[in-house]
Amino acid sequence: MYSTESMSSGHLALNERTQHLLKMLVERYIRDGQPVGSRTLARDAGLDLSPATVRNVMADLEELGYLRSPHTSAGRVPTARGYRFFVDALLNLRPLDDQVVEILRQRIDQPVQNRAELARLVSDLLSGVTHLAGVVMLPRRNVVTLRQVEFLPLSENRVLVILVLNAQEVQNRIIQTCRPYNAVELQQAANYLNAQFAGKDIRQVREALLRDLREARDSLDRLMQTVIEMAEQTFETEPDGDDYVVAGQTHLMQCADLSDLDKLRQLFEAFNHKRDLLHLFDQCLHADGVQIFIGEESGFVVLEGCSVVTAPYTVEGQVLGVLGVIGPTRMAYDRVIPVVDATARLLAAVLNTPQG
Amino acid sequence: MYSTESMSSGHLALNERTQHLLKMLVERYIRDGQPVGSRTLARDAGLDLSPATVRNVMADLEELGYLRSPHTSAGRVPTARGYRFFVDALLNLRPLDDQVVEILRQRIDQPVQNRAELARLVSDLLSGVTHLAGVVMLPRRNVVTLRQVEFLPLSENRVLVILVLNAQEVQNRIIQTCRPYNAVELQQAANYLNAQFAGKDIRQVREALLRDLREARDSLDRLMQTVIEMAEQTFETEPDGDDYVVAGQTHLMQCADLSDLDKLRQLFEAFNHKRDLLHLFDQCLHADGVQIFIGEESGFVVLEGCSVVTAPYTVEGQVLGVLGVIGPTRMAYDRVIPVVDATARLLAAVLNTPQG
DNA sequence: GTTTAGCACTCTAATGCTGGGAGTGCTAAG
DNA sequence: CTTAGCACTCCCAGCATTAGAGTGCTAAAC
Repeated sequence: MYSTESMSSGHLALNERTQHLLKMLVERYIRDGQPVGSRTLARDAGLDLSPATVRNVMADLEELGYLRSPHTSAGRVPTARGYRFFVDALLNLRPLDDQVVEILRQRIDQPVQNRAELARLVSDLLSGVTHLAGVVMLPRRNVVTLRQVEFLPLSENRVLVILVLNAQEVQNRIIQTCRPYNAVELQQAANYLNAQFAGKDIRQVREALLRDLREARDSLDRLMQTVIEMAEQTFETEPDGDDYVVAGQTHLMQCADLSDLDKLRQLFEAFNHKRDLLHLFDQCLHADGVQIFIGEESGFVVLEGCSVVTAPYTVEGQVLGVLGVIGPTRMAYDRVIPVVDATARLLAAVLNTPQG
Repeated sequence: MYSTESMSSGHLALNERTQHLLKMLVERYIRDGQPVGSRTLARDAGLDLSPATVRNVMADLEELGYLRSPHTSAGRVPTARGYRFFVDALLNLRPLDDQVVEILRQRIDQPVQNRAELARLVSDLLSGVTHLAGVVMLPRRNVVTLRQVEFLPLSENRVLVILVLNAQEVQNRIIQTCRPYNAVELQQAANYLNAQFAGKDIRQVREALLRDLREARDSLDRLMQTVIEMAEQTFETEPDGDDYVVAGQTHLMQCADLSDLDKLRQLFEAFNHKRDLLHLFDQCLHADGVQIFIGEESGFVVLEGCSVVTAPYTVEGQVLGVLGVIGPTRMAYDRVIPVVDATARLLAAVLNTPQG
């Protein structure tokens, strides 16, 4: 099922009634977005308590840091800590309707040209279903297996390299060569590389080649010279690493909570300067199941007032990437969490089904 | 020099002084963003006129539709029509400093992997320099010249096609085949296609192939069969058409003019649902020089309150695409126009210099 | 000991009123 | 044609007022 990161400090024991009231309060606040007062809560809780009693409980909860008042006479709202407890201990998740899952599956399982397009598709989906910003981080490609390499002469000193990596990823790059190579030489070089290294990790390829180069610097025949020059440039720069795709940022503009224009701007800037967010998502790579960051728990100031719900997705048992949503702290966790979870599973399923 | 679209209706003759006052007013409003009153304008204009006189002139200009008052006693602001006249007849452009141009050139003339990356680079640049949203529309590829085609067998029934198009564009696509082909067959097919069609327009290729197919349906030898099946799938779908890249949308959040959250949201949505904007940019393709759309002149409701400044860029004399910026109507046209113009020229220059 | 009712208190948000400032339009004089 | 003067309009900021919501505390009830 879903596992949510529980804080290391643990939560103090709260008696049943207090927990129930806290739960009601958070749910209510998530629904309405208004601070919840003692009268309202007393009425809603279904516990047949007077507002005064509820007030006492709320005062305790405030003391403990789960709630706060925006000002003296304005009900209470959950703090980050309150949300955390809610998510960890109080939330009951409604698993998704099978029908809904089926719809998600169909929308994910569509033919795409490349992983970026798939990521776009899935983040659109997430954003559409949750009305939050959907994020899909593309696979960190720690393990890049070379399947095939080909060289095509383009002009005098330019060679097009085609790398087929992993399952079905294709990459092009154009390299400059010191001297012109003809098609036959290139073909031979490619043959050699494919024979030697297909199925190996790309870094191993690089290292192996460097070793060979050192060993046999002078005694190289013409073929090997070609191979080495090609290979050096081909594997020189890491294939440009991981990246992510965001969709539905505009949903964030609708959340009353985030309507401070300047904060919103910073948030959008953050989406563009990908680095920082990547770092956050990195942390989720090796957790399993849904993870939830509330407010600044992410250690990322711009996300004050936002929560991030993520889940990693796996291919052949290996965690490949992370997807999730970003929205106001006051989001409908009971819906969002199952959606993120299901989407991750479905994406994994699609990626695990070799098509073709 | 720069040419700006002049309205078909033409502008009524305004005497020199009136024009000068209008110019001053627009410039002032662009600077401060505050409605300009008669006193201020009288002081600024350097014409030694009393506020009362200025008032009369302003009243005339309002009558003619160049100005309007937000409310009874609050100075005047330019209308779309006012901006139009300003841009067409009053604006004196400061050509860019050579140094600035040099900086732009350096930032544009960088090695990139593909046209999308180049577009991103340039739109970032535009957005950075103007503090507006930069837009670069990628080439409409009416003329796609096939330079080279290669086939790589991937698995049983899947073949990777590499198309080298135009100058140095590379495209991959993976096709499903009816029966397995081995490397030799594919090589032969590629050789045939390259020999026959390299340098031809991709549509011609398609047509020629279809003709051949019809002519010789039965008498096909094995090579031709391979060629035909490959080619059919390869050239089946048009390479996915044009597209564009936007950068620096967040700048729009800073313009006080566009701070209505909901309007801003719609604008951002528009950036995502590319269709509409594409249509707008299409119109600019065949104009030469800088074009300016003010407010709803674009025929695009979401752009109310926004202006769009564009310029096409050409390669080998052929218009390939359009770039520009989108920002509040109240933008510094005298700076923005030269920047857009220069950027288009520089981009063209880069694209015209075959590197390698 | 827990729960409750009552009450005084606080704070917000909405409302209405006020005066000052900025700017206009009009008119009549220069 | 230009200008000074003046009445007028409108916005805005500040202030007081009010109603409403919610709190904390205390003392009584269970």
